[in-house]
Amino acid sequence: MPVQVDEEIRERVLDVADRLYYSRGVQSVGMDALRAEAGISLKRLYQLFPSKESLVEEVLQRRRRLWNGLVETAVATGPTPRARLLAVYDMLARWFDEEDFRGCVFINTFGELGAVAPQLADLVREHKAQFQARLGELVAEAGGPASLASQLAILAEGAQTTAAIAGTSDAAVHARAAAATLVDSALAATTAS
Amino acid sequence: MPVQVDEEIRERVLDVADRLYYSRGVQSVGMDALRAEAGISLKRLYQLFPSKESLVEEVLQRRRRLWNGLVETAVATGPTPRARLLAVYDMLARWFDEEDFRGCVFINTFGELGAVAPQLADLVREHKAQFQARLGELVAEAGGPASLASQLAILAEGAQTTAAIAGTSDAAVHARAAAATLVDSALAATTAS
DNA sequence: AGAACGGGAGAACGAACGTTCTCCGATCTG
DNA sequence: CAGATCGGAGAACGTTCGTTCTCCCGTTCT
Repeated sequence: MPVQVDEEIRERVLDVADRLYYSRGVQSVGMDALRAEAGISLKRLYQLFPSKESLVEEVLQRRRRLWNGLVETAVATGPTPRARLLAVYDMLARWFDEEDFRGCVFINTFGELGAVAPQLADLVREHKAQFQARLGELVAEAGGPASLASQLAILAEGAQTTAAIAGTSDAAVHARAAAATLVDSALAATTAS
Repeated sequence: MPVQVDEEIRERVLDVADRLYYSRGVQSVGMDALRAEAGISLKRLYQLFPSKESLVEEVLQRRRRLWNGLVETAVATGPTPRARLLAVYDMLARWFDEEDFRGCVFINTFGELGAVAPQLADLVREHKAQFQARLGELVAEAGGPASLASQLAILAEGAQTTAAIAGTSDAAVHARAAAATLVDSALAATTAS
């Protein structure tokens, strides 16, 4: 079996795992359900991923790269620092509108396994810290204070959770409006001083 | 066995269940661990709660009453509508500082079981809707627009999640500051018009 | 005192899960 | 063609879990 094919199958398994874990939760999806949906044998599944935990970790790593890509794509569209910051919330709005949106994978996984699987909890922590650091860069470009980045991160976090639970995408609009208010308020304060 | 004693034991079981579920997640805590920690027999446990799911639901209902009490206590301390709104975030700060803080029970449970147990998901939805409605009342008292309540709810939500993942209580401070900015900005806009 | 009852301790049961093993047919190599 | 290798299908294993059942002892009521 050539390496090329192995990689394709790996990706398909990761696709399936991501979809099932996201829609039903990690603990509700057994390795056998995964095997059935991916159309491979258990033997092959375990030779591609040594354990369920490693599979979950790779799924999260993939989601992390996806999220970073979405953020950078959104940010790249903004002509000004302010627009780049707000573009993040436009990206959230588009994401929330996807029909299979069920909240942030990282938050869900943290709630489900954070207390039991420390390395997954660390991964979630790293991801959130990285996002907040990116917001910090954008805020710095805009000339705002570091506390603004924390506030904007809280808004993004809250929007995801609220959208997931309420089942509507209104949260993104409200978060975007709040973000605009906070950014303008902070920038007015710094330029005035 | 008198009813009085039954009630006491029920409360003790609910205390234990709340603590264990909150610290380790619902699915990681078996009925036998609960029985051991509560010091009762399995027979009695099942005669007090017909199933694990009903026990989880009662734990969440209790948490909901606790949360509502905390909110009302905090709100009652504020002399002005603005202070009453911001008092909610002070309450959050005190809560985050508790050493066993592990985020919002409702969010955690939603992430863990929301996709599998619809009635628990509904309970979480109701709880969050009720909180947002309460914020709406307070915002109305302050003379602010309905959208402000949504923004403040997102901030509170985000603060809880961020505090849980980051492991610090800074989020409450940032959320409070952001809330103050949003409230002042909204009230300035309405009084000016 | 003797019988009926109730609760405690924990075994038992059926299901589900993660993981490994067995069997077997297909494919490649000499 | 003979033999070795690989992977597919799924049985098997050991564990855990939710739930129920059994056995036994102490209490209570007549």
